[in-house]
Amino acid sequence: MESKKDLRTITRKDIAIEAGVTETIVSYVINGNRYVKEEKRRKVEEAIARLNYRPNSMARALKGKKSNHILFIADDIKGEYFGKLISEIDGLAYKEDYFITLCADHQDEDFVNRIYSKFFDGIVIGSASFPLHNIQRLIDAGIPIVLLEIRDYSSIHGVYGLINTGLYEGSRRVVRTLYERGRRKLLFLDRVSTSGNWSSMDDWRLKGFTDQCNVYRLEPVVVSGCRTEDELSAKVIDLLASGYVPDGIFGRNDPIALVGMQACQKMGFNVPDDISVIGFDNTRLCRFSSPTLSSVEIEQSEIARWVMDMMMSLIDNRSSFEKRLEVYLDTKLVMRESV
Amino acid sequence: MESKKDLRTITRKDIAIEAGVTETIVSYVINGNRYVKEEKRRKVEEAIARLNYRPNSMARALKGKKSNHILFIADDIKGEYFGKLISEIDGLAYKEDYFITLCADHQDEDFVNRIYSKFFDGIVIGSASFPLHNIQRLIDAGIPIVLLEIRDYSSIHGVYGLINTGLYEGSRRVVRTLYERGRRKLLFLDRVSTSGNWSSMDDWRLKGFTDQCNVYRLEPVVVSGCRTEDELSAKVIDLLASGYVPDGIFGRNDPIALVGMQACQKMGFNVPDDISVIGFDNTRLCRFSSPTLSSVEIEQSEIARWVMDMMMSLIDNRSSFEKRLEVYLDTKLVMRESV
DNA sequence: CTGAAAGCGCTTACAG
DNA sequence: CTGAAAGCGCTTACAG
Repeated sequence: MESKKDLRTITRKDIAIEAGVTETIVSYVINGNRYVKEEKRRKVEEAIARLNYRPNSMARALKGKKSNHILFIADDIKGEYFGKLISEIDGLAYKEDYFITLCADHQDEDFVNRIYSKFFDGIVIGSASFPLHNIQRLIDAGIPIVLLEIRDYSSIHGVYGLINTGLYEGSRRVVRTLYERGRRKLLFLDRVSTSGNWSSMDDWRLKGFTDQCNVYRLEPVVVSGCRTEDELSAKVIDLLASGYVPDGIFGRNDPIALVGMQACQKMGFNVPDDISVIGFDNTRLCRFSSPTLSSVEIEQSEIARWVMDMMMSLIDNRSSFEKRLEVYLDTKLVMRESV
Repeated sequence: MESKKDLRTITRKDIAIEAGVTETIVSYVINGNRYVKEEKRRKVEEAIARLNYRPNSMARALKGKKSNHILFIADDIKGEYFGKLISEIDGLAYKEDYFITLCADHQDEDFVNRIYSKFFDGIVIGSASFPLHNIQRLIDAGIPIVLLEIRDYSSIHGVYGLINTGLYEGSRRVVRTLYERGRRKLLFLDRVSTSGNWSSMDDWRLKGFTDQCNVYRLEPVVVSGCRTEDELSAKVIDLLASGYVPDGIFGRNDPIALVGMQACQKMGFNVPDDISVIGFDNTRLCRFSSPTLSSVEIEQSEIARWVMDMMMSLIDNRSSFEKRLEVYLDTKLVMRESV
């Protein structure tokens, strides 16, 4: 229990003294990049264990080593979707000795500058609203970047990781499914946002929906631009009252879909008899609503695995890659009572 | 656009050259801790703006300055509750130029060692399962710590921040409310956990529930030890089938409460006529279930505000405090159809 | 008012 | 096989 003294102050020198060797030796033992006589190595390892020593990661990073920190930029930390994903990534990162720093997608220009402080070995961007030119800037600066393809990133060039989470195909499948059930008047409910951050056509969900509707020559309606769920609900009710009654609703995420569903129910329509409803993300909400909600499920743990996989590759061998790394993942449509 | 070159390589020296002054001057301008002649100061500031310079935070931290990183340890990153909280904290932290690193509560002893690497200016512990002796170790090591009082921390001594989130009082109020509605046979549903991480009596929700039941001389039942929601559901159904029918159910969190509610409904009981159900956290689930779920709401943004408040105080003036900082927050019982 | 210099805790090229 | 020394990008006590 002599480790009772401030552990933060134990340094290379302490270990060197404790083990009776040079600091150099300690370094090489820790980094394992030079042969060290067996006995010395043992002494050093014992000293490290005895003093509970951990190298100061800031100092290591200063010397060009990794900081072992990865930044994850999200635009909706609150959502259950990101919670799960972060949780999975955290688990994998921990095994690789990495920490995940989480950050909302702040819109001011200074944000990118702050990221440059050499603190992060890599950055995962899981935000639909992070400006493209800033992403390009980070990539050009040589920082390992992994993008979750929430929107169209085809204009980004250079070496980076791209994870296509299947949003586009998943959204098309929703339309196909509704169509096969005889649904022809489809309604898309966009997310609500107090900061005016609504979907445009480079959003994969909206694009997938629209494209597949076009294939069937349907004329879908899109409700967007709402700031709150209450506003969205009111808009849907207005729509129904005005005589436009969809027979299929696709919500950009589960809560949105449920807001739509409840609005329909309030207006006296039956789900699914009159109107089918499908959500996105397959959160726990789906199990507890009535009727239970069908929803598109994204493979969280697959995504997490690929995020760390690509990130590690990029951090370790970025220069050896000539173009971006890509992976295409699948989604699954989980059917419940609402269709 | 000369900033097109790798921004990460711009350093004090570059600024000094660009501005035609010494590195020392640059440093003092940046830190604002020495008078610098107006003209030089201006030149330095211009150079910084022109080159888009950001001090290397690792180097600063090495010299004893802050790292501007705070670690948040949570035991349930997935939950909507933490998502909201983290999101609020992130917003406040960003304004103070801080990053929040998020980490699950890993149980191995090495975890604490990793935290020691001098990387974090402070640590927020929002986990019910982080070992007490490790918390004490971190506090003794002089690291600013803020605890979210999810369980009893009265044995922890030294200087730290303690945020009582009102779980205990909130849980008692649930019991009072149920009692006032004539409910006498109360059932507490504990969280599910695959890692055997169930509540004991130092968990404030369970303790609040139990204590208040004792006040009324009720004999409550507690269902705990389930690994999955399905297992919990089965257990409740067994209980009902065996003849024990509660008239009030308190779920440790909303999904748990809903699992209980659905089990009751499946067995033919009416909520709220036969059985009242109350959850905890007031997540979105409450609005979408039927009947809608009453739930205890914790003041997320108040907590976030206090977390950052205390953390900043501790980081800046830890030594000036003689004992722990404390704050008691209130909860609110949001009544809906389920009671 | 200001600069040269030491040093934070590391890593590793260089010279034995 | 191993050590002394330079240097990563900073900060600030010290000496003008």
